[in-house]
Amino acid sequence: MTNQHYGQFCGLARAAEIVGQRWTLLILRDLNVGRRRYSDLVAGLPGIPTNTLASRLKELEEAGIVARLAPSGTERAVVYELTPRGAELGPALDALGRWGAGGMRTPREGEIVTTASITAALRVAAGDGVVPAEWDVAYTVRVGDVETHLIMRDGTITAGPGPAENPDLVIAAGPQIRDLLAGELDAHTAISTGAVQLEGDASLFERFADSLHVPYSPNVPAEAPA
Amino acid sequence: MTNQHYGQFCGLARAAEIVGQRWTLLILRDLNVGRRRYSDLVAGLPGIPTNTLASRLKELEEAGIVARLAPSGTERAVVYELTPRGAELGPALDALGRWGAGGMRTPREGEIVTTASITAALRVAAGDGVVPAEWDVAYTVRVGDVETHLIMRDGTITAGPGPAENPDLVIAAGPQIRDLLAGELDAHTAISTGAVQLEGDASLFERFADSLHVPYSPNVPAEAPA
DNA sequence: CTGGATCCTCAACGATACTG
DNA sequence: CAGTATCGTTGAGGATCCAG
Repeated sequence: MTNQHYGQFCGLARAAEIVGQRWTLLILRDLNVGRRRYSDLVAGLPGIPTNTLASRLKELEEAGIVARLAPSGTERAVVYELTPRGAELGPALDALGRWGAGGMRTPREGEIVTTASITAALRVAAGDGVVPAEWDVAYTVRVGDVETHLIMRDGTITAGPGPAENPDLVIAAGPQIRDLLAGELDAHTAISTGAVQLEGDASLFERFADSLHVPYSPNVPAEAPA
Repeated sequence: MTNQHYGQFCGLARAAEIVGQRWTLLILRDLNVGRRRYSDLVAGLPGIPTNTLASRLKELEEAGIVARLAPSGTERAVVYELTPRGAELGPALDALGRWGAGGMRTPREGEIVTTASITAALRVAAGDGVVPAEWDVAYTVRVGDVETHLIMRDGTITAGPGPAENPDLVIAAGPQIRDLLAGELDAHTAISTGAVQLEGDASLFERFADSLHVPYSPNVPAEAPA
């Protein structure tokens, strides 16, 4: 209940008192994608102890970052969502996610992807999300059994959970999609090697690959050389 | 030694495994200001247990984020600095610090400021740091007994630890400087109420106040309504 | 079935003392 | 100066149970 304090009158210290708690950053990532029920969060955060999730939600609510919406009307479940103040964390989450992705090459043993993680990755990869205004394309992006959508419309890119309604192109891939975003795997090779499978207008794949980018960072250390 | 893992192939999760550790964000903030000795870090992080600092530095070194420079030549002390990969965290630290500062009004009981916290705050407040190219001003900014400098030159703003060499203006203030940066306290009032004291060319104060900005966020919750 | 609360165990953190 | 050693305390992890 009593949060840890660093005793410094410093924005980063105040932020660290909140997001420095274990699991909190991932909870916020999931909520940043959209409102979620308690059980959705449990499902999207494999391994989180239920008491930890309950504590975090309570702390975040007290901090004014998360709102707890009691069941009402057609909704018959408790729903959590970010407050405006919580939504302001978006740029910081993106910056951290971009940095972390830079050092991320292949999955470690047992690592999974979730809807929120793919959605967040696509948003980060979209950068400022500016594309030619005349583009109007809907993609469904499938990684493992997770489906997300990415829309290029009105000059911007938006990404969200779940498939697109009428996708022009469905892109299915494994973790190798990371190499594509890093620019280490070009669109043609990705298709010819089977790293990605396409359903729909395959000519739209190139602008997908060109518009999304999260480079690898140089000098990434060996992982746990034991 | 064995870091906590979240089991997700996700940039934010990877970042959280590192910066989600207690004290790590503040250690990185201090190192982001410049290379530091072990004892500098201890001094800049009041309350950090020495074994925790040692553990964090070792973990960060193994992660390729911090470099440990053994004594050599004129240097007769161990020095820590960010690697290039560690320096890439800068934007994320800034984004987090800006968010945290938005919810920060007055210091809590016992909260202090440090050289690194003020330096980081000035950098965040400078934003993209673009000012008219013809400006060439050096400020010393003193908060409590902490001295930092801020230079506007060649169209950009830079901030660092320690006083300016030949300051055009020395600005001394308490935590109320926060209100100034938030735009809640205008330059004239700040001077007339004694919230800030100036030594030097006071006419340069206005461009300081105009160029630096970290707004308060709306809907900041009451602090611990108990 | 959702949304938690409780209990217990253990690893991580925190404070202090001490050393190469 | 730059840490390690020791030991007490806290919080996370995991399983289970309970209320609406």
